[in-house]
Amino acid sequence: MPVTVLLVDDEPLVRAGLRAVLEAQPDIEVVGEAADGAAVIPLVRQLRPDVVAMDVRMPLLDGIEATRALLRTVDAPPKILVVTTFENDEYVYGALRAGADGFLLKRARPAEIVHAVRLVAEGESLLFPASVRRLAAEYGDGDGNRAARDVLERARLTEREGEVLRLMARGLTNAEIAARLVVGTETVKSHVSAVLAKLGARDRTQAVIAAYESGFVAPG
Amino acid sequence: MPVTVLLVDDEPLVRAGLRAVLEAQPDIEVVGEAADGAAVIPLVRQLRPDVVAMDVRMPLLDGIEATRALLRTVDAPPKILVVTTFENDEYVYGALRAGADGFLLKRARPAEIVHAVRLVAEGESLLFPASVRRLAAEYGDGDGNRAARDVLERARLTEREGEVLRLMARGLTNAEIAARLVVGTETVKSHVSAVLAKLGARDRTQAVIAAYESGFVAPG
DNA sequence: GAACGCCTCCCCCGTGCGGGGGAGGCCGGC
DNA sequence: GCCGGCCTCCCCCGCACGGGGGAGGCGTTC
Repeated sequence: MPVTVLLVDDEPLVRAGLRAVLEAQPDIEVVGEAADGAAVIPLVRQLRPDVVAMDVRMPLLDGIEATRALLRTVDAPPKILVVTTFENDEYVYGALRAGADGFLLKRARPAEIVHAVRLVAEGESLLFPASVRRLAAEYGDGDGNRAARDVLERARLTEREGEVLRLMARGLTNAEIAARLVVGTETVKSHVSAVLAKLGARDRTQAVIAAYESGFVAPG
Repeated sequence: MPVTVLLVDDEPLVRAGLRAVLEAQPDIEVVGEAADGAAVIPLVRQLRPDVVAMDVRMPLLDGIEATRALLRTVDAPPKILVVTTFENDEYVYGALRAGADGFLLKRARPAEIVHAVRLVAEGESLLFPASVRRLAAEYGDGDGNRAARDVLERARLTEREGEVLRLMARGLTNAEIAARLVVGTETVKSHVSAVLAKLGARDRTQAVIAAYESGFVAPG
């Protein structure tokens, strides 16, 4: 049985594009479309898609609210793949934290789009922007610091937040980080919360994973 | 001011070797020696070393108990560097969890020994065996699965524990791992605890770090 | 001067996490 | 047969963590 997908985007062109890309796959079926977040819940109840490809910025009800509403009101909710134009759209992080399962750039190549849909359908999650994830590869053998700095900038981490993330990625607790930076634990908590929000991470473990995956910290 | 070190090992030969290696450094000073764990606490009170290089297997009081006792009874305790002959000595994990700051193989090269002492003195921690950390590099471009399997074997992770660690390294919570593996959360907790113990990790974050550092999971 | 971003610290609160125990079922080896 | 390893599940418990707020100081920018 194919993976069923509901497309939610206010631009018909985008819906058509996604439909064309996804329908080209024998194992993926687009079962419906919606032009705004408000229409999503009844459609999901009716069509019971496996995956909802959801734009973030939409009239009436945006992708964040729609995601939250879906997860709150629907039994066995579909997987939610957040679609956006801009990497590091702050709204994306909001949606991920609202419970979305994955992240997809509109400019992604068709193969990536298909891959993303299959992944979230299987229950895997695309925790954070693929763009960030691949930054290390882009600068690959070049300047490592450049890559790290870039990840930091694109994620809009402040210098302090970057320090904190680095220490988190060394396995330190908030109290230990506080001692190391000679500040209060409440301060560290603030920074940690900011890091989690900006990386779309749910907890420090996911943040550390993001740090490794993005090349912000490197093994060895 | 130099880093001061207290050597604790029941074999005079090992103590002599460590002393020779460390004294060769201008910034490291060996301030004392002990032949068993029972002698450590009074010596530490008297000498107040920065670092205690502590054997694990010793008569009277082993390294684990000595570490525990030190941290419990001494104010501003020294950093503790656990020294052992065998990688994956179960005792080592016990010592690390008792609060030791680092891990050192007796067969390590002099430069590595010096490096380890300096690191723990600075407050950094060597979370898990360097041997494990470098396994990925050893098999580097070769068989990735081989490396992962090997890490798994050397850490003596069972198959199930390996599965759990992999899911931890994807950022899943215990409940999510339980759902994925179709078992109870209590079961997952058991596996997680086993993984933490075997990796010498304090929490899941450190375990995930270990997974990345060892090459058990790879970025990208 | 006002506005903004950043760093700092504070409160309350729920809960996921991890420690420390134990225990039963299953299977393979001795 | 018995034993040991592994997987499974259970209890209690304390605490670090993270969410949700707010707030003051400080430097830069406009």
